[in-house]
Amino acid sequence: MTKDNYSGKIASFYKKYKRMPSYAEIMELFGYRSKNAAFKLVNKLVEMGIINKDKQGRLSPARLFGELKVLGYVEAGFPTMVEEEVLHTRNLDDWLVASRDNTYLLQVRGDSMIEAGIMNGDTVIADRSRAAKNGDIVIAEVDGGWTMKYLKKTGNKVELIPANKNYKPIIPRHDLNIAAVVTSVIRKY
Amino acid sequence: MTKDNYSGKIASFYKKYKRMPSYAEIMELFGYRSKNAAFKLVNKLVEMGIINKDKQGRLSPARLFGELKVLGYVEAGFPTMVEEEVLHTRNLDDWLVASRDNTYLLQVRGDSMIEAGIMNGDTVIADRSRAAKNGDIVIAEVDGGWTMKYLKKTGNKVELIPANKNYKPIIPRHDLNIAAVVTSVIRKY
DNA sequence: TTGACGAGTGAACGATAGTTCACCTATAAT
DNA sequence: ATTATAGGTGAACTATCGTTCACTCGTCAA
Repeated sequence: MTKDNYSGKIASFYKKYKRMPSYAEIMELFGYRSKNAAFKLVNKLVEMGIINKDKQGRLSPARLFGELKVLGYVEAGFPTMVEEEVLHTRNLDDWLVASRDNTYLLQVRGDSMIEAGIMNGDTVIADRSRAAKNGDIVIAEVDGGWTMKYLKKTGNKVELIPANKNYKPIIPRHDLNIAAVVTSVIRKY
Repeated sequence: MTKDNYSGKIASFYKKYKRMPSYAEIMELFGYRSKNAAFKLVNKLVEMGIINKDKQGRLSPARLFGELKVLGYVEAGFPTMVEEEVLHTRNLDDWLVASRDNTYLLQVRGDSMIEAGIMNGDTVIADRSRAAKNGDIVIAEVDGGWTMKYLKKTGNKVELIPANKNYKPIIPRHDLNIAAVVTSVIRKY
């Protein structure tokens, strides 16, 4: 069995149960009949830097489980099997989500932001707790309807600017309620 | 202290250590002097559906910790404080990553895919294990250089098509090595 | 052939886990 | 004034945790 299979089974467990298995559970996972076999396996994975063990022996995933390998630019291509060329790793959640309780996913309908690279069907990550600055893309309620646009602040004037020349800027007549700031855009194929 | 503060401290612990705190640790976290106080708090959070407890009492995060609330379309706007309107929740990792070991992040340079909504500076998620189909966006090595383009297969002919009318399709002269299929695009502001 | 070594078995250990019980307040309702 | 009730204390219990030790069995190199 390869190294990937070893950590793979544990990674699957962690993904499923959102916690590390106990030694007894690792035993079952690999078909061992001795807890010690699991113990030795874990120590090996700790040495490899895949798993962390605190002073009291509690386990936690180190790298790898929630982290993706970040390569350079597209032009640089893919690394060889030697993984020396991996720049670093990154956890999607930590990277994209600042304040979990105030973060929402919204699906985009329409093409009013197409020139900003936001297309129909894309998903945006919106943070409700962030203050909207000039130039931010915001989710706003304006005169009764909800929309996503660039926010333009000039002095005490506020406008909502689409990123599509077929649409006109919106100048709020009555109310403007900025509910959230778009922090990321995700497109899944 | 509000409900959010309660689960918030535990969520922070989980984010930091990638495991749930023990009752002794929860005790310290909240300044209790009795494990039982922590025990009762946890039971309340279990009732609220924030934490899961298995048959042997081990804790794991239920909702909330790794999951984001998914709302409807942008036009539907933000839910009121009543959270009935949340469609469902979604874990970014589970959603975007199929096979972790074969998944890489790459940064995009250039504008050759701009009409596909992929801009300079975007990050793409690329899956190395996925078979490239006609119409997929792929990371490929062609005649010595790396590039990201649409893959067009017609019969036994293969072309790489940019999404920018200023660029010409690439017809591989010698080698074409398709290293990975782009499964997602992420733009972070 | 021998010896070193890695990998698994099986039993034991103390420490810590989650849990329970009895008790003690405050605060709010009757 | 009296009674519930929610939230905290403190001490106990047992099961399980991570760990250690002694042993066995192949495999590969010397």
